[in-house]
Amino acid sequence: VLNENPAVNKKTRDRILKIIQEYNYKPNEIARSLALKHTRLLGLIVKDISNPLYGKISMGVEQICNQYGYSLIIGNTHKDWEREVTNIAVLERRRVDGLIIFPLQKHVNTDHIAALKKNDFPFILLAEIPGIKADLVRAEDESGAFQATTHLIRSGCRRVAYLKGPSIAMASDRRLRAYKKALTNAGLQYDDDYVLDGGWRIEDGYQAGKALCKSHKPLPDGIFCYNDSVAIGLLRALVEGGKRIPEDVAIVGFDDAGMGGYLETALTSVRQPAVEIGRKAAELLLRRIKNKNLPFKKIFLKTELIVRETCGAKAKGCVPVQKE
Amino acid sequence: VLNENPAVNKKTRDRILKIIQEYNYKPNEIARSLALKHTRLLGLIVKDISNPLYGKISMGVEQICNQYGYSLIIGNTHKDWEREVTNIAVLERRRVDGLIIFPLQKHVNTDHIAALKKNDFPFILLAEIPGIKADLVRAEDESGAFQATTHLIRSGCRRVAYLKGPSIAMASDRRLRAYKKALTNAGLQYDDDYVLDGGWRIEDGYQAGKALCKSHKPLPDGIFCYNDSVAIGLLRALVEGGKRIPEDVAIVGFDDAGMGGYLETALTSVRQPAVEIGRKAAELLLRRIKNKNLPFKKIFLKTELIVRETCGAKAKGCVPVQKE
DNA sequence: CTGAAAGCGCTAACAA
DNA sequence: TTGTTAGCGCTTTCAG
Repeated sequence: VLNENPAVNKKTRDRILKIIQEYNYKPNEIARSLALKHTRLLGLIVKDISNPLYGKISMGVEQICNQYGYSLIIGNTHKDWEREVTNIAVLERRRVDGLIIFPLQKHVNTDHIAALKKNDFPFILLAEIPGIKADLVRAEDESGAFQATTHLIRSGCRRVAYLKGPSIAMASDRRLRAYKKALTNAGLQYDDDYVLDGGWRIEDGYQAGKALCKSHKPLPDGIFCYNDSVAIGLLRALVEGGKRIPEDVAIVGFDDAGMGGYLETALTSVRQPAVEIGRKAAELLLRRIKNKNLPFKKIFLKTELIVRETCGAKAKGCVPVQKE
Repeated sequence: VLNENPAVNKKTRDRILKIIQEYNYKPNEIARSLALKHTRLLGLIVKDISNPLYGKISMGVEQICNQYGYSLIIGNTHKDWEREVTNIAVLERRRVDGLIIFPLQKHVNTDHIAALKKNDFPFILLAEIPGIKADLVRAEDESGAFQATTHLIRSGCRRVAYLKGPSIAMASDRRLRAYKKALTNAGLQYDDDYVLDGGWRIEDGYQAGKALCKSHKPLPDGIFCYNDSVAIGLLRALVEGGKRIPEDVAIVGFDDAGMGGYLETALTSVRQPAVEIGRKAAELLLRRIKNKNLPFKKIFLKTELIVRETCGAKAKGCVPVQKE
């Protein structure tokens, strides 16, 4: 009756429905899951849900979950390997039907996720792991990074720097390569000293800015940042150091998931289609759950340069470069 | 063996452990839950996890969950009543052991949560619901709001406004009352026109700021805001309108969960102990799960005024008011 | 079309 | 100390 079997006639149907009402019956999904051998539960493993990028990704996943009657359980790893391992183990024992994982990527033991693969457990990666072939969805950040630094150059910057992300993030390496390429492309000299140590948190960017202000090296006149958080921290430190943004130094961030657009000097940034990443990942996972033998699929989503004020382009009438 | 029963001797124990290894056995939590009649799952219902305040609260809940071997499943309601109802229903059917709910509060049917109570289902509220007695933990925002507006007045503001939150939020009403009280206390005239329509999102604050710039009424010289998001949107709109912060208008926000401290003009704000709220709520819920007959408990956590730059106090050497 | 019975993987109570 | 069995609430299969 509950499962809308068409082979029950209206009379009994109504009768049962009334009894259900009367006794305030709530079907037990646990027992159902046990019998059915699936839970309609998905797991999402991210570093930190309070990062707006992951927040938006999770919204996308949630949308698809709602649509297909799945529930979502989120695990934060806080960039900690142990937690990644235990989080995955816990979700596996709880018999989630599949996992979406934003993994730690470099200098790290990845046996736990290799095991997932060996056991044919359905999962989607949100970032590549060296040596592991699996479904993947991520933003095509190379072109975004290229666009961003080229845009900085076109806006008149001659000493453009890159503020690095965390060392375990392959995305930071990719963006660094794209940054170099854009420099070369524009006939500018690459200079190691202009690759700045950063991180992923606002505080990391702030520290980088402080260091910059103290340095004797000529200040960069343009900085492309690993993400918006470090960009915002950097901006604040530079302002504290008496620099004017964008006149003294232009800044562009990455992600455009937070509130950068509402800063006093609105942040120019490369937008990642975060919600869409979440949606695509969830859809791909659902497909993988249905059919474990599908060939692996890699989905790359386009990024978009959102020109605002920190790059100084508006003032100078510069048009953003369209594509690599 | 798995459950660490002390009554099995080391030999068999080791033997079993080896077999477990060999077969790569993973205990099925679903079956376990069915037999045990509990799931060690908690549910958290919030409006929008990408709001940093809820992000931090969820981190607190997560901490306690980890500590006690629980998992957490989060449901976003997006301020939508239907979603609140269905989210709660879904989690109930999945047999979570308990729920932490940040509910819609006013002008809204609350039968679903009254039913929870009637069925003795363990849950904790993160905001009062009129007519429902239940466990509760929230920040003591009256005193925070009082402190904030008093601080504005002490910093020299004479036309201080309140930028309202969403109409369904009782917290906004409380803060409005505290604001009025602070005005009266300081011998200032309360003026309806200085209670501004806002909301909870950055965009709401931005709109309010735009409206303010167009108004013929004398601009307030100080604005106490429902939360940091609206404060940031407001600040941006005011800056766009050519106002100087804090010289023309001073601003103080509420929550201090996001990156307000890193704005070019760092945001003065009333800090809510968000992580602690999450922790306390989870602990209280666990206690409630263990014993359904405990008397209801209401926990109020202290707020703290974090003085930075948007209130203009630092410049004027003003010391924040300590307590109500 | 409806009712009865077996089984999903575990725990708890009991017997050996 | 160990092995056996009933039962958690559902789905599925198979008779009526």
